[in-house]
Amino acid sequence: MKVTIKDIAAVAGVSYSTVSKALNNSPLVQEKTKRKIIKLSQEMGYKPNFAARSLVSNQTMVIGLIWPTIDRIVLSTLVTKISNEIRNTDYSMVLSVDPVETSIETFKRFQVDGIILFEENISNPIETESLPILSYGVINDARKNYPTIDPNYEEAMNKAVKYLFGLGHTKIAYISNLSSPDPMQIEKNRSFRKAMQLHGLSIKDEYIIDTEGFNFYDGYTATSKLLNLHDRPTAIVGGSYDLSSGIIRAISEKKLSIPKDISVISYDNIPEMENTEVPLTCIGVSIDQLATEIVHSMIKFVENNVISNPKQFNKKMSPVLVERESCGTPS
Amino acid sequence: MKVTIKDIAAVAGVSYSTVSKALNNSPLVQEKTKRKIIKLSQEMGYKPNFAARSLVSNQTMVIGLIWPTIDRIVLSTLVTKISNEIRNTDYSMVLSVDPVETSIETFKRFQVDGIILFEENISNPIETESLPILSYGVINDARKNYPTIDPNYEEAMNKAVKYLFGLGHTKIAYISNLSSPDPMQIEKNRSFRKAMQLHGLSIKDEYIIDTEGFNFYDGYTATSKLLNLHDRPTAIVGGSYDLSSGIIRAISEKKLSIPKDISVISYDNIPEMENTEVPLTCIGVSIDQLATEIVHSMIKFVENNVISNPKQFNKKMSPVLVERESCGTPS
DNA sequence: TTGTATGCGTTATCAT
DNA sequence: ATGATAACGCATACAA
Repeated sequence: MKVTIKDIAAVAGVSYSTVSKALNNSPLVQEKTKRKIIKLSQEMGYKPNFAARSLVSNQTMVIGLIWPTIDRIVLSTLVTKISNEIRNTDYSMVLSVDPVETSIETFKRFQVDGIILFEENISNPIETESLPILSYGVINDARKNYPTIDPNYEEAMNKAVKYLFGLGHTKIAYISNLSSPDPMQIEKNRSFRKAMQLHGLSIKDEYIIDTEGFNFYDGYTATSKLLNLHDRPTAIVGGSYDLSSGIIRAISEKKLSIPKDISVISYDNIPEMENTEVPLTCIGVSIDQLATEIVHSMIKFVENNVISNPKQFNKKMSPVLVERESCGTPS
Repeated sequence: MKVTIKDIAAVAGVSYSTVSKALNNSPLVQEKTKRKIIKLSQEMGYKPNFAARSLVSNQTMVIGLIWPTIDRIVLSTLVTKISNEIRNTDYSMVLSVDPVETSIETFKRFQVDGIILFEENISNPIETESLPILSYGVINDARKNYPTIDPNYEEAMNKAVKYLFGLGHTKIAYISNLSSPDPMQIEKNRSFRKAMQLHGLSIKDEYIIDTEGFNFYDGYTATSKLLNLHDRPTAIVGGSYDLSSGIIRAISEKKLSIPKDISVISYDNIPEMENTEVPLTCIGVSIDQLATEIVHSMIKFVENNVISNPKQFNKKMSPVLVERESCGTPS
């Protein structure tokens, strides 16, 4: 049978309310008794009853993460980081891979204290109804009444183009998933064009390539197509880590060298960028920072139980450019 | 404020125990009152309190799935299927991407009713300690004291080789991740060799290629290497769906045709096999069946609350061969 | 068929 | 500093 605080109380010869206080490290109980009780509880293998605790405290100390599209590498990295980050707090994280609406239902039944939501693959804003929801996405939709953490694609693409331009590049190509209905992808693509304009650079249609997906091979095919052009670009901006190995592979198969013949910079700032065939210069909010911000904003939001004005938790992040070995001056 | 059964009782003019019974569809309450109460509860937006319910019933109706390596496509498909399957039951599923030990801790605190575990990437058997654990893996380790659902690699590989042999192939190659420490991969690879021996076929060392990973490109590289051989095989057995697009791609780049020049059969029986460049003949337990079996065994195990003799839930599945267009007689 | 009373394990509010 | 007790929301044995 499970051991409860009453069992401990019986053995310790105190009342169970004292045990409760001791276990919660209340100052209202003597150090001596406290230590005795704690020691006893360990010996007896006491595990607090989650249901009972949340019944009385009205919170579960669990935050739910909804992840309906478990296929992109970058996202799985983010999920892992978030999971680790939450493990460092008093909260636990739990994942649902069901569709957003279903997941929210489940999480409500579960009475999680808050929900983290990726805006990838979700087009309509969600109805929150009293449960703290925080999204990772783009701050733009006035209809949303929940806060969002925004990786700031505009600044990222701007920095990328500025960097390339500074090195002397003007013939800059962009390889990304342009056919995705995903609001985050759309914003990313839009931001590239805007950055080019800002630098007074013309955008050749043939330099904008749609990968139509996020697999290695999508990046490979797109890049091969690009390199078959008579007038090749001198630099490529890649839209995602998921595409980058394919991009690099296509270049090296054409016997071109990075960065001597062609420079490559990729969106997504994750450590794995170091480990591609050529260590990639990349741009984006560091994934660790992203994870940290997401979970701490979430927790602040949850604990600031006043749910009025959720937008105060909106946050635009600062992308950084990590220089490695894939960019140089055009030849 | 939240609405409870007491609120409903007050409005309905009955006692709250009647409401409880009605909501649980007890036969001890009149159809008429039942309907009235149910209708009322919907109108009032009643949501049962999960904590209270599980406090009294001693069960959460939640089963936890541990998935520490969120990167392989096939597995994400399986996870999704399992999630869907559980959605059809009274249970909910919740995922953890933490390391196995940590996940079990979390799930225990959570008091999930059962845990599903993938044996990918786990080498030592887990200590179960009173909580129903079901694994997806290989039935072989006597130290395990929890049941496992086994995809039966031996029969799968045997059927694959038999099929190819029946078509007239004798020069059969095998492309898979041979360097993985994963017990499931090891068993799969062992099974191929055994199947070859069983059919009296010799195994040329050059025909066994290690992909050293599960990415598209791993399959591509391995196959390219294979096709550079003077004495090419007439058939290839691929070890995983994750590898198969790479295999196909490498073949078509050599201007070889499937199945005219070379036959390909791949392990993993998922519908996506239909959608590769050449629809792939494949072998394996259908992923739907797998998911169904896993969740129903899990639930049976959970509800059969006697935890003695867990091995009774061990189950070896029956892999099937799905003929599509990638295999033919050797030219 | 319906209502009353009790208990699940915990925290929190009172007394002592 | 410690103990008694109510309360959380629900299910259920028992009483009516």
